Amino acid sequence: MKTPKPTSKNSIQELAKALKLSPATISRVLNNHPHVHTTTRNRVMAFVAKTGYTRNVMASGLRTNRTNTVGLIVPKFSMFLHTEVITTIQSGLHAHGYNLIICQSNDSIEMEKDLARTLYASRVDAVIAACTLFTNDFSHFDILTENNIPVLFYDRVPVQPYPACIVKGDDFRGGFLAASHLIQLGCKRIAYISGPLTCNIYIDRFAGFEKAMTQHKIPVRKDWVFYHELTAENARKTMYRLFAKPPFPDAIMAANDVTAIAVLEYAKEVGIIVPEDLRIVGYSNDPRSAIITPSITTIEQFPVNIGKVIVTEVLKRLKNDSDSEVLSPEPIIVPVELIRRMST
Amino acid sequence: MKTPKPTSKNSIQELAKALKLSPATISRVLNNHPHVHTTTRNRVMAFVAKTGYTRNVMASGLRTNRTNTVGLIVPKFSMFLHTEVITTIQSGLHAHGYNLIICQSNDSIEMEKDLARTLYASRVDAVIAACTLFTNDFSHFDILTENNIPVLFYDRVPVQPYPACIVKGDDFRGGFLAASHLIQLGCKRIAYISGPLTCNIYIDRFAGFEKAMTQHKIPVRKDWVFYHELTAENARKTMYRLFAKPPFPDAIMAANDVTAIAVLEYAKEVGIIVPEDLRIVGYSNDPRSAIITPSITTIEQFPVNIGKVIVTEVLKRLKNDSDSEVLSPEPIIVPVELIRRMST
DNA sequence: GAAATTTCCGTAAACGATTGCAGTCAATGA
DNA sequence: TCATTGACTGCAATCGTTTACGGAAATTTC
Repeated sequence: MKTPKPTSKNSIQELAKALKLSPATISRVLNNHPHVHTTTRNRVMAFVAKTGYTRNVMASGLRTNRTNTVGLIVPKFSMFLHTEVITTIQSGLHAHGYNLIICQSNDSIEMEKDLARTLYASRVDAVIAACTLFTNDFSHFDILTENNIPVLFYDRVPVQPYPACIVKGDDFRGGFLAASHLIQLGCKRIAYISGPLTCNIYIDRFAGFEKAMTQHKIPVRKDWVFYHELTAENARKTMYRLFAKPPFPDAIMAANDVTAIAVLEYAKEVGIIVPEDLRIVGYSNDPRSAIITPSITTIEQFPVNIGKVIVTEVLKRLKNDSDSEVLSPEPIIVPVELIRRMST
Repeated sequence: MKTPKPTSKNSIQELAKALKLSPATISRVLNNHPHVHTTTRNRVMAFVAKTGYTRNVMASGLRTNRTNTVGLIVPKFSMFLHTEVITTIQSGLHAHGYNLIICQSNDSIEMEKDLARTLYASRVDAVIAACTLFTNDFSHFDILTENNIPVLFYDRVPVQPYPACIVKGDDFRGGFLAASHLIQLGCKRIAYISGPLTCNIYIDRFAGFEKAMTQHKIPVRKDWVFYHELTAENARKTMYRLFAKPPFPDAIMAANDVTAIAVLEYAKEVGIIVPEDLRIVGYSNDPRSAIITPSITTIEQFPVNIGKVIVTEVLKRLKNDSDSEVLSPEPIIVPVELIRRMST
């Protein structure tokens, strides 16, 4: 082990020595404190600009207990919703001087626990998280909330009450819109492919679907509802089972565009005509859903809006030290819209 | 301004007091130093596990001058290549105990400069960057290299020599493969849509294209080569000009799948049959290129491989304090492959 | 049995920025 | 002329962890 290198060439004390001032004054200039003479302020500013001095975030963070850094945990970057949300959050926070540490849990609970600890160790000022498909116990976030680090969940959020801000798309309405759309087109035999019901988004989307069905007095066939991870392979297996023997469904509603795309490709392969024989609705407005032929009707979640809401909420919580101010414990619901395309 | 809260409940001194030991001993246990009695070690470990103590990264970073954090700058998360590379890097580094701060420059040089400074302020242990389309001056990374923070570039990299590790796909070969493929199919009138030539990847891809053309003694028509940002709108404009009056090209090579997709959609709209009337080749193997009808022939860059190479290179540079070891200054080239699809 | 090791642990000084407190100096008022 | 005020600046402690150094105890060696 080596000793840390001698006083770095660009510390506040170096500047102080060169300018024949005390470190305290330099610090005050850097932090825009009042009661610094304009002359010295300018002198310092000029010198800082010349030497390219940059504040050591660790030292100041240690002292002030703030890092100007926000942690973000998502299941997978590559999911379209998240790439959009992340982009929005990152630029939004950057505009306010905050950095973003982005981590991916890869849908593993162990990894998610690990990341929560690591982010706490880094003493980030806040944490934003979209959870694993299977996270139903959220106690690994306790270490953050207990230490007054605000936590915000979005998309995949706790179902039970949890002391954190929650932002989500209107999944219930999304499910409802999609199902209503199919029903209005005359579909009577609608199959539903859902993700695992451990996850709030799939619960809500399915509930919306059911609502629309019962509203129109169409029974939901148990054997036409599937719950599994929404991968392309699983979707193909489901399609195989669905079309093994009649009666065949006249529409398929998928809780996910990846699934909807796989469904469509399977249909094209086996000669089922979309939308004449089978109508398909997806969820998320993945860019691929617009490009495939026929293009797929889907639910737009407006990830940019979700990101914006998160930014304003997280900034609120970062600004006020006084936790006195009332921060709505109610989930914030971001509206969704149906985008009609050729698959219906 | 408030004073920082009194000694945090979970500091090394708290543990020391509770266990009637000195902070030094606790620290030694935590860092696996030798010369700690097994009994005390176990006692400490047990207590740490029980209380859930987590090392304050800022304090230890301040002392040791290491943060176990790597910074990453990309132009846009949403670009397929980058989402894949980032994913690989993040999980690779996490396995070795490193965090990743991911930033996006949004193809703005100002933002990129800003980010380089911020990452230096955070005293990250290394920086990985894919530059802006327009970055040709790389001096804003000097603050990092001058302070012995290793810098690695990938994809969009400096053309001039720069004291940093460089990892890139084999763009020259990619361009060459794509062009050769078209030529072998009998195409004689090949148009080329390139990104701006400020960027190494477009220079190299075009050079590969030219090489193949001259090798087969096919002249490159100046008015059939276009340089502009590779957006869908620009591609449509170019297509409009290309097909305004004969002679028409019999193939289009796009330096980018976004462009290839836009080209294909335009062709479908105006009734040009692909591949009979016009063959199309793209670059990157964007997931959309496989899904569109007809699917588009493209160049696979193996982003996962690029990510893996970056991880091993960055780890090399993080491990050895002695900069004596020879680290190849030569760019590392990751092979590419042509994927043939229906558009040719 | 004394000396020389070795093993273990505590002391204290860093790392660099921040900030309450106190001191200096000039300007002002009585 | 002296006290008072206020603007400006410096002193020094602090944040939590690491680590060189030295001391004490236990062990080995001759």
